Amino acid sequence: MTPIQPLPGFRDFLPEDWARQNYIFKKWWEVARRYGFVQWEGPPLEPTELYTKKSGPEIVGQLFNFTDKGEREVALRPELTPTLARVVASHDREFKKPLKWFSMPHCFRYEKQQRGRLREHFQFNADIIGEASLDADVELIALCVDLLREFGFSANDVVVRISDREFWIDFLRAQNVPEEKWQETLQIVDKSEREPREKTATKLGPLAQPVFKILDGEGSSEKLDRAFDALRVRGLADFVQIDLGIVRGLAYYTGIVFEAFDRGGKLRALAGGGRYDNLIHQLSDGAVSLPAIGFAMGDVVLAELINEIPAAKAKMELAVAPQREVDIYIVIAKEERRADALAQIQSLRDRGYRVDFPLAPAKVGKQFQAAEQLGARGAILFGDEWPEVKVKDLHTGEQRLVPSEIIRQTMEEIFRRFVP
RNA sequence: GUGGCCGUAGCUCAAUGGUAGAGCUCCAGAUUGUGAUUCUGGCUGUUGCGGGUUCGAGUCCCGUCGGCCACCCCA
Repeated sequence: MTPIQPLPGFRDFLPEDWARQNYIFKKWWEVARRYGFVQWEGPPLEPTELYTKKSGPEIVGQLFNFTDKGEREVALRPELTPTLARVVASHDREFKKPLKWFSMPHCFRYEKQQRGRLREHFQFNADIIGEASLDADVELIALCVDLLREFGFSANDVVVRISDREFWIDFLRAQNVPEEKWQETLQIVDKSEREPREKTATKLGPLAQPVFKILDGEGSSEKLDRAFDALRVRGLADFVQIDLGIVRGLAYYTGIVFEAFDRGGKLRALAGGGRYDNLIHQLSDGAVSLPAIGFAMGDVVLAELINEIPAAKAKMELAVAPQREVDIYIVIAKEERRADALAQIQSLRDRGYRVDFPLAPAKVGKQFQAAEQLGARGAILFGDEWPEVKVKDLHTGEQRLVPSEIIRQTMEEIFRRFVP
């Protein structure tokens, strides 16, 4: 019989894996809070219509969707933005603007998996709603850069490339491109970086030469220059670069768009986002109109890059190690002392120590081995010495006999000595 | 969704078509109650699954499932 495996593209997180995942969550949370963002959450399952309304029926092919027992067409969320637009539209009056909200949703898509792209992933999502000024764009891009810095990436490791949809719309208009061809043309531009020029030129036809001029750096955008200056003022210029070749695939972007990449260019985008001033209006059937800008950073590519950049990896491992350690291991040398040991275990745990002990009788040697393996700083041995116990400092190997009443004070001494 | 490559123990990998192995991990021991190293012993496989060719298949062929890569798409 073949054992049941996880579904393709879905992950099991063993304790070590989840400790690393927690590290990512914690960094996301800390940096977002540093920027004054507040956390929110929405349902992982939504009406399929929420997504088709925005992107058309073609999107269903990429959705993890099904019909529920109430005959509702539903889909696991592929992204958070439509949910955000819905939530914001229906609670429009309850909050002062601008909103600075972030979330760490579990997202899903029904696509063949590859490196850096599974059927399930977590992503960090941050949005500023109700502020149309460029300062909001800059604030959000700065947040993106600082997230990357917080993970231990330098300007030599990552870059955030910034572009502007508005620039391209102006261009298309000036070239008399009919509006129904805009999206198609933008997608060709988006892809141009990953295919030969000749192929792109064929697709673009008469537009090829003017587009190539822009991609080769001859286009200029006063808006992007201002954004870049504002990021330079913040000291983040090394991490960002204006690049009109970025347009992003999604149709709903209306202004600044940006994507973060590894400098080596080996991986998929680490993060991406942009301004979507019309989406809330559109999804709320015109009930609410709010300018907005947001971006998302996925955990899968991020984790791959962390593993490739030694400084980032070392930082993660250092943070992850304590997640599996305990402070004190209780050695029960004589089973008749188990009840006394448990009373002390409870007392130490109440005090906030991480304490573990053998659930079943075991040889003393095994117990010390377990203490070592769990990274305990101290061990307390309960045995024939009762009502005294042996307190051992597992770093120095030094041990002494102390009355059971003063175990806590003794542990505090040991910990004071080793926690600077 | 299309195409190419791959699939052997928990992990990393061996095995000219001729009896499926090693290292690591894990478990148990090495005289009474102390962490490392070492030593000894032990467990684990319908070779992803199902067919076919053959005296004989881990090996060759077909299918299927899973993984990797490219395409498609990109939230």
